[in-house]
Amino acid sequence: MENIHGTSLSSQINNWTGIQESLRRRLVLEDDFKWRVPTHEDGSEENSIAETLKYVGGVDLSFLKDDPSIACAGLVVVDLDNFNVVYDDFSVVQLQIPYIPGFLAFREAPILLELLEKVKHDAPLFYPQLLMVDGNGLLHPQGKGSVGFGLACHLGVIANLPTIGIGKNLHHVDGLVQSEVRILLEAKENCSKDLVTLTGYSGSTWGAAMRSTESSLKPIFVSIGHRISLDTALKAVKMTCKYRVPEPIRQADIRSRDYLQKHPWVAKIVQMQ
DNA sequence: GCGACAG
DNA sequence: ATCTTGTCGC
Repeated sequence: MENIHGTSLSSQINNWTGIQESLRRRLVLEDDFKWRVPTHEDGSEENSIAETLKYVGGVDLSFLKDDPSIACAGLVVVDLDNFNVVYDDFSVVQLQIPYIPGFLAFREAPILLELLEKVKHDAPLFYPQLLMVDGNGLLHPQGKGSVGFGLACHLGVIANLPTIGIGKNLHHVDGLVQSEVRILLEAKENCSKDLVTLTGYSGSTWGAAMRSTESSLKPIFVSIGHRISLDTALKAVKMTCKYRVPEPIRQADIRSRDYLQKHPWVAKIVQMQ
């Protein structure tokens, strides 16, 4: 089966795999930023000269129920001091590439990068210090016995921004199975634990399953995107979880869905072109 | 061959 | 991703 460019899907996937491998060489798996994660004692005494993490971004896409190729991409920036959304922006587009497990980035990263470039230009003071992405980072299939390179890694590298991947479901990789992970988290001997490190059959660490609030039984799946360590990523995620899903991503989800509902004509126009 | 497969 | 109502509880 050939598409309009005369390219078969399988050769397209070959190209994408090559791009993932080449972008992967630029991936940084350690903390690489000048800010630090605030601690609980910070409120009273803020003597430190060091910059602290304040603006955390979140991105998500919502889709039109009638036409799943039409999407609203949303970017929000949350101020950690008060959890207020200090910036949001949306873009309605027709996606040209289908969802193929393992290649989500080629579908969603371009429009998310546009939103990041726009805030950098229009409101640089709100450009996020850290970005949370709905979708995985290292927790992603990418052969050769190494960990993967999901949307959060992809976007982090092309935007040169620290990113964390947040999955609401486990992408089964390296022998990791969602049902077994949940059993570990729910086991009596682990009832006090809210974290399970996702170490696969190969011995690689892909990320962590986290019960992000007291009341949420179902975990979220956290993995490194770019320029951050797993330890730091887990602290940042925990800190932003008022509900199960970290607030920046939750707000991007709610507001992008809301935008589509309140501006149906925008979707119509995009659909016509 | 069969099932699984982020969003 | 999306289709979908109410319901039980803090």
